[in-house]
Amino acid sequence: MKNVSQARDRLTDRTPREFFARDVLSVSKGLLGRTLVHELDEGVVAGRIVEVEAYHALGDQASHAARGQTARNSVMFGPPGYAYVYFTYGMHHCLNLVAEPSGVAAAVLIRAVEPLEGLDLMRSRRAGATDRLLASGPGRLAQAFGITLAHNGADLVEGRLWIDAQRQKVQEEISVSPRIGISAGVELAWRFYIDGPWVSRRRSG
DNA sequence: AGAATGATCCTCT
DNA sequence: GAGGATCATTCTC
Repeated sequence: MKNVSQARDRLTDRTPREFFARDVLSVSKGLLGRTLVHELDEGVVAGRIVEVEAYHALGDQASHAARGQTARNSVMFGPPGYAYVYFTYGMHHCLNLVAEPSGVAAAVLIRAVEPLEGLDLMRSRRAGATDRLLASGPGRLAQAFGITLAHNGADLVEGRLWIDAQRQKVQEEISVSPRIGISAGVELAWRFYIDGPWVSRRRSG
């Protein structure tokens, strides 16, 4: 498959761990425009990150880590550059990338990507969805990319799931808003996105 | 364009 | 037991 091998060649430049070791807001904004890549047995899926949210244990009541370490959120307390995946509402998985140094619990929720590679694979995993809704929303994205609890704690620097280091030029301005689906912590404008057809929610108006 | 609702099960109190 | 960093569908303007 020529396209797949070309995709591999082009997407093997991994974002290093130092990128994730910075403050979670910088990591969040720095992820916009980069490509999320997952090597599945069936092929490669990849997409340009267009929507993220930051979560931090300190001063952020919306974070899973706000009330201390538990079995579920323990990956958030570990070193940066690992995947924190949780299962919610009885059917959805959500992918986060751990940020900040070890001991500081913080992560970036990947909420939406623009599909770039492996479109047919995503379509088969998201039967019935239009292309615009393939990976627009954290649950949809996880389904399209085949992310499950088995990926909790996965190393983004070594494994089959990573962020390509190449950053597509972010021509659009980065939009900022409160985070979605939370009750506490609404005062923090920690959702960052490149407005367009691929985000989970367009700007109201 | 919003609001409401059911699905469905892991995690924490 | 209760609730949840959601989604798809069905309502009510």
